Amino acid sequence: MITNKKKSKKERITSQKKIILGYLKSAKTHPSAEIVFKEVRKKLPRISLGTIYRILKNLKEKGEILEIPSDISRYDGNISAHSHFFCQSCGKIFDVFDKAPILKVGKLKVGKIKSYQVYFYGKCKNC
Amino acid sequence: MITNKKKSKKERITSQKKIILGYLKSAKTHPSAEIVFKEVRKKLPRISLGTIYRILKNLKEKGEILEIPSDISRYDGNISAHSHFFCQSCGKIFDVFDKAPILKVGKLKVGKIKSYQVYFYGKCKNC
DNA sequence: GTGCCTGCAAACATTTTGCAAAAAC
DNA sequence: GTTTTTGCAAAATGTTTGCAGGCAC
Repeated sequence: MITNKKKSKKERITSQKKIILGYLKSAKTHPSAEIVFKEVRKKLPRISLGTIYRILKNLKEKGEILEIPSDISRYDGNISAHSHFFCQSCGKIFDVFDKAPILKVGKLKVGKIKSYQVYFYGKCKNC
Repeated sequence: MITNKKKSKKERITSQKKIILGYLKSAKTHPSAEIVFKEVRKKLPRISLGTIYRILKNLKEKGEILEIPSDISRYDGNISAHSHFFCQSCGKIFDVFDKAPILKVGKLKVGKIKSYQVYFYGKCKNC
């Protein structure tokens, strides 16, 4: 007899997770994994880049942070409704709260929408 | 005296460029560089992956194709106004012509918008 | 013929993974 | 004590690049 005993593995709260999430929530920039590594290492000097990647992936899957895909992924601890502006001159990413289209999240012909993202591209004020 | 003699290098039309662009214009999927390589190699057996990447970058910069960033970049030969739906179950990308928000492209507080993209995430009809 | 473009292979950057030791519970 | 997580290093992946020969013009 095969019992479908699901070994529900319990997730643990570690200082690494707390500090990475805390850093992302406070960061106003949209740091890459490498930047998160450099910053978090100030508090946890022995942390490794592999751990950074593992925790970022974990937080993303739980929906606590956002991944902004690009040639180098960047991360956003602000999960409230807003969009992003990429400056094509300096490469910086800015938050956009105005003009963020609030779309009715629902059904499309192709499937059911769970979330969406809007990205703007252009030239920022400083460039 | 420094003369700003700009050596305007003239771009050449090669069979590689024509065939890659032709393939992307006809493709209904959103192929990765690897897929483009496999498909284009049917017509040009000696083409290399490096050339694929170089030409994709070139076409993107000229605005003839679109790059859809992700862990693996994918390319779209259709540059008319539409958005994309990512199925989080099967990984497929679908074109979305309905519900694509037509935003007034103009100025934001942070800078001037040149273009924008909308990405939907969810579960497709088949999954 | 000149100069841009390609094929090839090596280099590069980012991200993932296997494993033993450490930490959380 | 058990099980998850970490640090470390090595591997895997996707993409870029240098160079000599080839091709477009």
